[in-house]
Amino acid sequence: MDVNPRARASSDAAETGGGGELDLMVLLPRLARLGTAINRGNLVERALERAGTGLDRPAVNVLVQLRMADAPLRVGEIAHRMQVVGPHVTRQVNELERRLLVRRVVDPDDQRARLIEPTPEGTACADRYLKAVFGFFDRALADWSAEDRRALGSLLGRFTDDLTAHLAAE
Amino acid sequence: MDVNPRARASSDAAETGGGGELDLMVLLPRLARLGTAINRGNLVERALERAGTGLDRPAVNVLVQLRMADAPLRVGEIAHRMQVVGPHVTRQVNELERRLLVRRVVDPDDQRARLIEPTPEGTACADRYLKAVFGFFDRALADWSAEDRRALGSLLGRFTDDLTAHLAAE
DNA sequence: TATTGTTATACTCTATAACTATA
DNA sequence: TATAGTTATAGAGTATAACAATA
Repeated sequence: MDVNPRARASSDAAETGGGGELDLMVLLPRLARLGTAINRGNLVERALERAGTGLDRPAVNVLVQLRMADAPLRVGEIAHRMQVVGPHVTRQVNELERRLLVRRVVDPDDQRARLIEPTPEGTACADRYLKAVFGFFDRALADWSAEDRRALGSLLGRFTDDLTAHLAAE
Repeated sequence: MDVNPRARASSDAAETGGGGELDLMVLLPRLARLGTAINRGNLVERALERAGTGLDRPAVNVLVQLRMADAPLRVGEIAHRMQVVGPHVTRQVNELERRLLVRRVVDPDDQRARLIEPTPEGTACADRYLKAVFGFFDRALADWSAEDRRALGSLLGRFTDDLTAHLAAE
């Protein structure tokens, strides 16, 4: 494989039968650029500031999980959905509880477990944040047709599914 | 905006004229899922291990920048391309130099600057890593038609461009 | 004795500040 | 005095280990 653009066309065609490598050579750099744009563009931090939350990235993520679930969740369930370990969630919940954005309620079904429940202010905070994020993307994609948005959503969904399945399998 | 899936269909249609919010409600969670799959799936770490590099994520990223440029680069230029600050690159270069994967050469045009140049082993290391990454995606997307790959690449490119432009503008 | 969550600690990646050498 | 790079330090985000309480 030659990643030098100047040598690309001639060397890669022979690499695979179907020319799949050639498509990936375009796709992967764009994927990398997307990650950079979102992470280093401080998209989340901007939305947090615009929403006036006073929270940081991991804390608002917990709040968003609760908002999307639209129901109290256990610490372990939040960790599972965020793909992080339990202690990380505990610390975010400590901070959110201190700010009165969530409450800890003992799970009636299991005295060991705690249900994390957003307060009305917590829900409002998550909504302000989500509104800022959605608003940003909505303005960035103002020129996009409904078909293109749907096509990207559909392809992205399949891409993620296939990636996740392959990560689990390999 | 209501992020509860059960209430979604009825409440959001009235939110915007063109129904753009509705598409984003599908698109953004998939984008978030993609980020999670790639980052928490340890895709990079797997490729690093498979390539037997002994390097970590930031170090191999420097090596990949040099490989893609196919020419020696200044520390500042690498930092710019990686969207990080200078000292971060210096540290990775220190490590890469210690492992004899890059060399520091004084820039003949400016005695202050250093050109970072991969050694043959450095180039080979980057190639093994890239081959592992491309191989992974190639297998994950084995069922994809060339058209779908191209469509995703094209939409992703436009998406990133619009996002980047909007981040710079707002 | 297995599981839920917490506390304490450590690790990875990246930024900021202070400094050196050349321009 | 401005710029390229380095060194030293600090911060954000997340993991691991040891522990407590309940099952």
